[in-house]
Amino acid sequence: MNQEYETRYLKARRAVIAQAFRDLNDSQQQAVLTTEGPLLLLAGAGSGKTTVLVHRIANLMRYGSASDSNEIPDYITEQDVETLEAFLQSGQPATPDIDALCTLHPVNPWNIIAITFTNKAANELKNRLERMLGTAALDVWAMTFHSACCRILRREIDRLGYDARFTIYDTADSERVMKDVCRDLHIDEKTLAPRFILNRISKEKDLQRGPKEVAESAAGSGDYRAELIAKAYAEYQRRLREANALDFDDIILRTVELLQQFDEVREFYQRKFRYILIDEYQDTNNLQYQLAALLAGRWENICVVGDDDQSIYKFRGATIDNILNFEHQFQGAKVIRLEQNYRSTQAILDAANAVIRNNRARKGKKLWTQNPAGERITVYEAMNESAEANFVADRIFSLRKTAEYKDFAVLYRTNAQSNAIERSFKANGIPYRIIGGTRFYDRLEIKDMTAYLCLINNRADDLRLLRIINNPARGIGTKTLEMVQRLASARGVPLYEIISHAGDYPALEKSAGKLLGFSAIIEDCAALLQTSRLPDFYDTLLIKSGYAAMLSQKGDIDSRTRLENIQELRSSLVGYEENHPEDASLAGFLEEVALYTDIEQYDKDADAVVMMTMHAAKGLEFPHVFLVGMEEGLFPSLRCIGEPDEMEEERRLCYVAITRAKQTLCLSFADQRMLYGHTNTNRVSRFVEEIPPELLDRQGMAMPSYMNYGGYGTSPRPGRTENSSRQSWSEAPRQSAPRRTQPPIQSAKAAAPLPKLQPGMMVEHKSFGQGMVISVLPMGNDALLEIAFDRVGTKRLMARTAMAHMSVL
DNA sequence: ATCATAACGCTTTTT
DNA sequence: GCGTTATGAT
Repeated sequence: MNQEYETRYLKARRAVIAQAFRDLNDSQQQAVLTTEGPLLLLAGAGSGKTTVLVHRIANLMRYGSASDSNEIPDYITEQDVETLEAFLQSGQPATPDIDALCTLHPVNPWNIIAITFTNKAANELKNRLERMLGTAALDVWAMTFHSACCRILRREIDRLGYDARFTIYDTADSERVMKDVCRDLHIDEKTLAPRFILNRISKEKDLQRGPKEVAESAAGSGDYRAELIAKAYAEYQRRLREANALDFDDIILRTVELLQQFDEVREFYQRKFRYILIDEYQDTNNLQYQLAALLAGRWENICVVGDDDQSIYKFRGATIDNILNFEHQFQGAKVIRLEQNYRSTQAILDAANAVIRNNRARKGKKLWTQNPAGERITVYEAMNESAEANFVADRIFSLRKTAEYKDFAVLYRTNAQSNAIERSFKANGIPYRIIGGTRFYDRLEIKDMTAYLCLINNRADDLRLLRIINNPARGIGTKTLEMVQRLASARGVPLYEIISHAGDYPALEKSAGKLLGFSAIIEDCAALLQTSRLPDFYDTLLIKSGYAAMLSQKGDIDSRTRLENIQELRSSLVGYEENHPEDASLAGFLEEVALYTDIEQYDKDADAVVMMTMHAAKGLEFPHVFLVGMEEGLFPSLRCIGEPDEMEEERRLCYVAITRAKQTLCLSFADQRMLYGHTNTNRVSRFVEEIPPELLDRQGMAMPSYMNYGGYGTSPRPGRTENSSRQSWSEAPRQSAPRRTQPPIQSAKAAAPLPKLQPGMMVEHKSFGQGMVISVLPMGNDALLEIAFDRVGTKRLMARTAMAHMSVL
């Protein structure tokens, strides 16, 4: 082929590939077609970055490096070039024949790794890949940093002297270990909190400094605390290794060590991962950068996606430097900005841009959209936090003409703020669910049952053994255990080793029977693993351990939920087995449990308002968003005031929160707020003031209050009403699932005067159904009603709020 | 071993 | 103000 044809071929090839991705905008397309070499994608909020990631992988698998290379396969003829050009003229969709002419070294799915931070993001990626590319996409490594590392470790960690069936310790487990370490080393928890030590260890691990290095630098410093921390670090690490356990940091750290120390391991994975994609790059820490750099060492085809304006996890070791330095760390890196937003209205984007503009440490980026201007942003000033909560409830009712409950999200800075909102939602019959707080796998009974599973999987797991050896009670007391511990540490073996041979030790004469009984339970169940399926094995464990029996004997409501929860754990075992038909194993399941946090997907479809922290909302979007508690001292939090760097992180959090909204955004604050038992008076948040006034629609206290409530009354008085309502809404058990079948609640409240309610009257509430008024207690210009509903029992409601959703029969 | 009382915290927390 | 946890008494 002559040069002219070669040029024409390359041009046509690029055009064909670009046509396959014509649904994307120009910069998105560039991001998909730039396959070779390091690439930094600065992807603003709502700019379709997941779409880009998915299409990028599709391009790699379908066309290989063709869109970004001048290499021409030998077999291409002049005839082929003309075929391609004719095809481009025709405007037809591509056929396999055409694609074949445009493909260059197509990439096998198993040569691609896409790393995310959350399981949620990884799952979404997997699903979208499968939808687009079919089952071939399942061979792409689309997973979190931690699960990718675990997968590598299970194959290679024996080189570091660990057993491949290592256990994962979560934060709570680590804390338990550190507490024990502190006790044994006589470290006073008040001068040096275990949490603080763990934090420091985490930082050291991020810098790849082991106990030795830390001890050396502490030794010279004369810093007593630093020396203690070094000692605690060494002991902590010793115990983890003894128990064949890794904490979250170790999972990454050990992988990095393997790749650094063993040439053949590094070469294997470098060769394997020809293309590397990393999401949320602004949230990576040093260790994760090291990992990425090691994996990308051979091909340097590394594409990272991030947004410096959305970096909100610095407090956990994430360093924005990774994104700011990317171009230095990877020579010849290209940068592509994705700035078109497909999510929000212009007003919302303007507000977000106005806020983030006040930060100095930025790469600089301005979001724009073709979406309509939308409504102005509502700012509501409430008297106190319950008035704020009632306002949110009211606004949800009035927007419900055009939206479902699940279209709303209430975001707050701290979990503690959810209480006031929750109370108001319960009182108004608004279904809701709270994301965050206690995770399923953090519950007592689940931790107990997984402790059994962990011990069966890894007999060296002393931590889990101590948790369950006398739970349920087996008459194995502290004295016996002390003796076992002494014997074990003298011999340098795990506790279980002593327990399973209790008969050999005269010192354990009295309790040998009980100890052997325990080890018999473990061994019997473990034997079952060879022959039975996991759920059946679990059923036996429930019986043999006596755990289920213990709960059903108690019989109170609490124990009932616990029984249900341990059954729920069985369901996850069944689910796990279904997802891993080839390689289901106890170790694999436990890994999933340890690394898996979101159970949100459980009732994703439930029509309920979502409540969560602003941090948890990252990556999500909702038509209508409330940001509550927009007050100085709360958001931005007190600790950031006077700390410029932390204030910038706080502002980024605000930016993240604002950009979650698609259609409407409502900011609210309270003049007085009760939090942690104190009432505070706060000024409105600076973030609200940073938004140009013309974008805002101010409501609430600033104007006479009768204007806000359809022509009557004021909002409830602070203090009294709130106190009187506090004790009344306790009937719903905590963490109860939201009502699934909620009767539709219509329209806003009518602007009618308060009808005179009297005990004995029958009412119909739109959420609670029929009920009888039991008592009416006047309160300021409102009243507290006590109503016995047929379906949901007795509730106390404030008349003014309740009458909007209720009629007298 | 089990219950009661005191004491302590209390941003955010993808893993 | 509230919920969890550590410690001591029975």
